[in-house]
Amino acid sequence: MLRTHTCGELRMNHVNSEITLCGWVQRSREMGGLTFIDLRDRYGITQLVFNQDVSPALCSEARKLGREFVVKARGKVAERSNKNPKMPTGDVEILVEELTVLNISKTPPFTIEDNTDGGEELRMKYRYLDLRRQVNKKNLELRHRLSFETRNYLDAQNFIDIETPYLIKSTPEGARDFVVPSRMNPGQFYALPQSPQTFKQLLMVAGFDRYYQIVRCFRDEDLRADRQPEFTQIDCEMSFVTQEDILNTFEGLARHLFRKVLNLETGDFPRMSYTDAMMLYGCDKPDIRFGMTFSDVTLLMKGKGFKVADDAELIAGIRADGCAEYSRKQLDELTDYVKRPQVGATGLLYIRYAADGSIKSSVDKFYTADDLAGILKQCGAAPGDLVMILAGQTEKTQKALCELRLEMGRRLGLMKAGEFKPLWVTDFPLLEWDEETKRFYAKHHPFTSPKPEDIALLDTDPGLVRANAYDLVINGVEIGGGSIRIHNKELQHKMFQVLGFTEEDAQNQFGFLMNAFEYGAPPHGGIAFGFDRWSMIFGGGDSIRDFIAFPKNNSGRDVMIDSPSEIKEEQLKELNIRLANQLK
RNA sequence: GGACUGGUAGUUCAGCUGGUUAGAAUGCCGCCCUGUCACGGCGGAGGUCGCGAGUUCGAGUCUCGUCCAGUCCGCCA
Repeated sequence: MLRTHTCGELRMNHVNSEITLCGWVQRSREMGGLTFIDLRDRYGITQLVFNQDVSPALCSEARKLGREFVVKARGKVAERSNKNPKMPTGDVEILVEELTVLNISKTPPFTIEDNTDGGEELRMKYRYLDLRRQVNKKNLELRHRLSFETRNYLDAQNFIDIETPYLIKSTPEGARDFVVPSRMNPGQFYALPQSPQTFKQLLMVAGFDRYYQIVRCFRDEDLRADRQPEFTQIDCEMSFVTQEDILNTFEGLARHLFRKVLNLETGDFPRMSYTDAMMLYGCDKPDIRFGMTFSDVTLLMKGKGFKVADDAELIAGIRADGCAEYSRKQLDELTDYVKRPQVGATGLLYIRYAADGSIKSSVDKFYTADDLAGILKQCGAAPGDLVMILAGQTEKTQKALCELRLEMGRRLGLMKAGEFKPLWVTDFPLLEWDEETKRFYAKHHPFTSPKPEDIALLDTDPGLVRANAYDLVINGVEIGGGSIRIHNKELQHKMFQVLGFTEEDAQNQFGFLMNAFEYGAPPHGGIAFGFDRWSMIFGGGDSIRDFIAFPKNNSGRDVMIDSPSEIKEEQLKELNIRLANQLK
């Protein structure tokens, strides 16, 4: 090693030791005859001192160092006369006796500091410089801890890590596939896996009754702050289990991670049915760090001659405690908020229940004092509270009220950083009706088993069938989800039938799985967690990009290596591909 | 596919109802400074106002188009 210590470890007990450090020049401060240099590596920062009186030659060498020069310094650890309590190494400094420049550096385009002056785009272009910043290093270290502890826990539970292929087969269900041309099979393509779903089920058939993998998945869909085209899952599957076994095993994983990585003890995770989540929070991934649940006031508001209410399928409200004194301006802001196209409400009704007991609403024209009192009671309002109500089509109203609730949560500071409220959401519907194509789609995936008591409904009312499917939600973020799978060939056939697959389609796309199921498939089920999201939640971030070493931007581009990019004509030819714009 | 926000010095931003030589901070360079640690002081360099049209006597500023970035909706079994 070129060094004897790191820049983060020297303390008072090292005073007088001869040491050698290597690192990057964070910053230098020149005081005339004295030069201070902050030397940084992965572990911290240590101050080097050069004294004009002691060694003029060394001092003038030190003055030539620029930011981010890579330097080796040999010298003696000394107690500082002026200590810096803000730094872990702030009690000591290095009296440098020998200085070697290991490499020079151009001035970086932004400052390598926690509060950098660099914008997102620039930092992504120079990601290797961005990653020198403490905040990013911390995030990647956290990610490493999570991955390490996940493996620890699962290994202790007898899970084994088995790799599955990346070059697989494209299927039309679900997300859009990334596709890879096959040179050896002209005109044919592999697809990159959206998840190892079918392979892990085949591993169950093979008898590996506890499998896991921390694995890359690929989906060619539009991106978000919490979505990347390639992302990492903790993918797990178990045989001979009930839903209860899976929830317990992976609640155990979550608790283990909370304990080992964040040093937090979390009690039993609450559970909520999908139906309740929709009724109380208007979405399937509620943030339960705060209440403000929905109250259904449909029956109380209909039939009083107020057209908006009379035409509505659902009228529901939320109660903001102590907000009765919200100004007209604040209420207008909230109205504008819910009317944004992304939220989609047509308007916002409110009832102020003033501290003195008086009631004032935006719909006084249509409702008597008794009517309003009834609504307030339904919402559990006390004097001083504000009730906000949305009306309309059920799904739209739920979604908009859900957004409004979250907005109020933000405004009132109810989503506290550092507080974690995990939740299991269970009993998801098996199928989802699509208006456009006039058919059912699997809400989770086509191998999800229906609840046994609902199987009869597959023939009569498929939309009502509930699945043995579950999601883990933390603070309103969907961290993972899974299901008990179908292991019975007939039921799987039935499922494909309901999904509108012909026998041929099913055979063509999933024949390998159906065939496997004919050779003694064990009952099995599993779950997959979004590892990037989990890192983000634990790290208190709001973008998974900050927890991925080399992420892609909003349009799926890597601005550092500038990909995707065009390929040479010869490459295309070799792959038997002609571009559409060459056909013109 | 759609909505919104932004693009001005290396960087982060300001720049009003269109009007003289486009500013600040920071970074960079030079000089001074022996206990700094966001050191300090003095001086200096640094601009295709994303790009292209248009309106106008005159455009960083207004209009249209376009590109890029970000947030969101659709999408993401």
